[in-house]
Amino acid sequence: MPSGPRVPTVAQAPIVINPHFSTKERILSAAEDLFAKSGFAGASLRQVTSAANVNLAAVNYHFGSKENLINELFKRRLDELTATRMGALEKVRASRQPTLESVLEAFVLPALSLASDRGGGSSFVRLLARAFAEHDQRLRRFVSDNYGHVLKEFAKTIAHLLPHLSKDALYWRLDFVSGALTYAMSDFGMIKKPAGVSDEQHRRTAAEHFVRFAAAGLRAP
Amino acid sequence: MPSGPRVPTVAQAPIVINPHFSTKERILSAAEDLFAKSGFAGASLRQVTSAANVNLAAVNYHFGSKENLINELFKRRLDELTATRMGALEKVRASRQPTLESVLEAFVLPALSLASDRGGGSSFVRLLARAFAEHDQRLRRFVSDNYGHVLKEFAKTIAHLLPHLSKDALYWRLDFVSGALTYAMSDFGMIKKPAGVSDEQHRRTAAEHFVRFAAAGLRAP
DNA sequence: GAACGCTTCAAACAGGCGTTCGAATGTTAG
DNA sequence: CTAACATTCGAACGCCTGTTTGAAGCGTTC
Repeated sequence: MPSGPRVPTVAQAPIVINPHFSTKERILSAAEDLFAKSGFAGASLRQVTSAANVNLAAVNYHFGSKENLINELFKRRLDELTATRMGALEKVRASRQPTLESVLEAFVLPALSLASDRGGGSSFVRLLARAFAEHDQRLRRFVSDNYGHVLKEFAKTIAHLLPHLSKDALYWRLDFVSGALTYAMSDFGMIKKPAGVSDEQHRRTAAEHFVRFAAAGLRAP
Repeated sequence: MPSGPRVPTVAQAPIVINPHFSTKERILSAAEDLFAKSGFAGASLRQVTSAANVNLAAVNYHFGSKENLINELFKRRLDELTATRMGALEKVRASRQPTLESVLEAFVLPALSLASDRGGGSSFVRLLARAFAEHDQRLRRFVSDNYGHVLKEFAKTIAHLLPHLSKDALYWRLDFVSGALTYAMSDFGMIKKPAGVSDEQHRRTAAEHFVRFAAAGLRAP
């Protein structure tokens, strides 16, 4: 047998990229999909450019390198996610009665709405899960350098709402919470949604379950 | 600049493989480490065999292919993990008063002891997190086909202990629990352990925090 | 219409990939 | 000692990788 692809993959539905978008956007969309499916090392620029209906050299022309393409890809989505989350957190903080539940909701709802977005956001959520699983230090650094402050703000707010919890315990539990969210979201929109349920409905259900679980876990005696 | 590696990596401490072990075992150990660090597509057989101090062709001689090497790698650890978990679960079931906490402990302690094992188990735990993040269907199928029954047994036991919880809610919450565990463990032993704390102590602390969090989350109103 | 900047394109580059092969070496059994 | 087998080894196979290059296409501005 001749040498196959680097890592075994199964046949997948072809990606359809809107031809009205610019070359840059088409590349970003196709890359998001393919990296989510096969990993950063597993998907090649030839696969990406072919799916985007774009010349191979366009990636290096518009993004400089594969690594930079990956960074831009994260930047595009995380900037939006961060803004939405911070806005929601500010709203909760300004309200008369901030509850643990409302803070958790401010954190999870923007992510879930991204996950059920048909514009490709669902791929990105899986990509995010992958980025956490990968211990690629460059990517982790990029994410924590540029978006770590969001997590810190949420942690601060939660710490105020749980004054009896030790710093140590809070640290552990927040880690569990992010793990639960990341993991659940990475499957979100793929297998979990029952037939006959709208995206909006499904998102609300998921958020409710998550907030309930996470709040109880954080409040554990 | 000449073409670099497929995906950017940073310099890592070289892997030391015990020369007294057999070729097969040296390959498995090196592969576990490298796949955990760089992913299945990101680490090449040349890197693996070089780290294992073994000829390149040895992989195909002993394992047939890269894909089969990956499977054997999972088999080696999961067989052990499954046996320990099932034994612990049986013990809990046979006890007079099975509690939610004791069931969770039976699930998490074997995994944590694997994670803090110096024999390479800590790499494997990260590998497991990666396997879940990757949506590589072949690997997922392999894992769920061969080890899905363990999760089912735990789920059944937990369901009995939470009779008032709806099937739906239980399903969601168990997903959150596995996510929390997977992601917490993938960092376990890497960054979390403070200086001057023994592995055994650290493992107990982690297990306590996790069981408390997960039990409260599962019991949420 | 010529000159300019931006984008696209086909082709090639050097190098890494998984896999295969035949010879060399070790190891065991008769 | 020798035959049979198991393992190791170096070298090569064809393929795929990220990146570069120089020419071609294009719309805008003088």
